[in-house]
Amino acid sequence: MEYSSEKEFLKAYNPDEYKRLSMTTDILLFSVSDVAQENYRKTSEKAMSILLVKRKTYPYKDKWCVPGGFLKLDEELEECPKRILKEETNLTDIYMEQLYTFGGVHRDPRMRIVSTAYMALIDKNKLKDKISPNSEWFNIKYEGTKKNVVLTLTSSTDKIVIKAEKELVDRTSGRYKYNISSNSDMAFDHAEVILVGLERLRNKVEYTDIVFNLMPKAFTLGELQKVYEVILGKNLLMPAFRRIIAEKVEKTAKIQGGGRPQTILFI
Amino acid sequence: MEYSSEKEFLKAYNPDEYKRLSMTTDILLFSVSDVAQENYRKTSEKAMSILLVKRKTYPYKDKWCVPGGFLKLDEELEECPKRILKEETNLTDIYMEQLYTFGGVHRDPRMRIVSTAYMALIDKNKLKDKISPNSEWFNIKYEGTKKNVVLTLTSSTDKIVIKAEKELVDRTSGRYKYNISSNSDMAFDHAEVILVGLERLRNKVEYTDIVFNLMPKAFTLGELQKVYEVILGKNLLMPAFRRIIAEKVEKTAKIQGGGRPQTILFI
DNA sequence: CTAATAGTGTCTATTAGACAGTATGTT
DNA sequence: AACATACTGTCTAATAGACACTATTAG
Repeated sequence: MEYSSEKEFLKAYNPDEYKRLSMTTDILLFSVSDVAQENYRKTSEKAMSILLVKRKTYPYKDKWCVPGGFLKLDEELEECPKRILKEETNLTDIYMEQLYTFGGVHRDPRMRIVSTAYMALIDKNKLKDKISPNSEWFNIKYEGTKKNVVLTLTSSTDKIVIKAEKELVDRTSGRYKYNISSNSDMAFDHAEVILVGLERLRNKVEYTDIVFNLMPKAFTLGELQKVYEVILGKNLLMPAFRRIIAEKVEKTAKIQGGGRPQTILFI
Repeated sequence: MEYSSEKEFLKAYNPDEYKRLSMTTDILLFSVSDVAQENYRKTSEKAMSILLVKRKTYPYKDKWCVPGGFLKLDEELEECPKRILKEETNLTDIYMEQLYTFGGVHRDPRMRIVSTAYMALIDKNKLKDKISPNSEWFNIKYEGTKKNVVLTLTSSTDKIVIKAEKELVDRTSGRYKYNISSNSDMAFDHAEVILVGLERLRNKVEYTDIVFNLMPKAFTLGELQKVYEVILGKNLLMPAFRRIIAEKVEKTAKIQGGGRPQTILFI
């Protein structure tokens, strides 16, 4: 059939001719936690943490998943994760970036659902209001070799262990795919989503300043370094770290007890 | 309603309860072209090029767009761009990576369509068979300042000029958004898609070896450098370039006319 | 005072930038 | 030979890594 104008065409267009699917967005909400420390004088150890939600309904009832929800038809794609974050944390103005779109045919047993994952970073201290009752923060322990990854997520009530094989997808770009070989209690393909998110976070930390989104308004250099170290999974030398970071923060005269007092910094 | 098992739940599940949408994938197929050169002795100048398709139907009839198509319900997300690439180039085994998912509410006038864009790199010499009749290669001229971008796409028959403002989305990560201020003849939001793709390409060139995907089996160091230069939009010093690239290629004894002969390299 | 922690100065190794020089072809 | 192009050696500047040293508190 021929149309004389775009207007004509659109008038006659029937969207129902095509089979359609549902979309969701999932959000990796990362933060840092202080890990219990025997020595009160030392800068407390840090750990990355992620917010997970316990599913109350089928599918994957009683399993843990990343917060997410269905995209509304009249909603911009980026508005969807923002809306969910608002519901979950009662905060707006959170650092957020699109991570990756997962579109496996059977990733959801109900029907075909494609999901765009977003990654968000937050300073936990901003959470005045309680987070939703069936969600919990899990501390992340990432142990990666060239070929394998073991991810251990620990909350106050539960513990999830995920094992995956890293498969090199492309030599020139060094891109990896994660094949989950063992997974206790994560719903959907969210174990993979988390692994992809952590990889992105590690990479971005090296060439951007996104770490500051995880920090409170005031913090010490030692704390900042600890956060870098826990994300990168290696120790950094203090002088080198200071050289690089010095120009990005503002030193203040304030000090804090311990051994020698630390300088407090502002972003 | 309560279900006693996941199996029970899925049996009773009706996907039609939710409003659904369509998904497409769009592919930025990049390659390099030799630019006409007055001096036959010099290594020929290079230009990035991109494959565009002229739309034969509404919407955006007679405008240019990036190749793409609807995702089938039983098709893995990554299979969709692969299928389209196969149709378009008759090649498999092309370098391809997911770029970004665009989900503006009104990006398609027909209905709500979310599209995941992929970026593919190809050596044009591999294209033995003719590409589809309504598609053409456009040479890319990218002129970017801190705040503005002018993109000029030129084929043998047409010329497209796109102007955009760069808007800083986030200070810590340095992420930008492109607001198209002027656009001749690009359909949908594909002007933005191309800008995002070029940005990704520029970034990835700096820390990966994806450029090799644009090169033929054998090429000279001068050619390789020219490709880097045209992607990065700046000239590189030969000694520094050689130092970095030397270990990634294999030198051969073969030479080629001109002034002093160039060494031919293999990947 | 000593022990414990935080922070700095400086030497060295590595990498990046610049440029003058050398090599090998065409005409 | 003269010229045009391709390639290399080497000096210098900038950056990253290592480690010994200094500073400031608690007890």
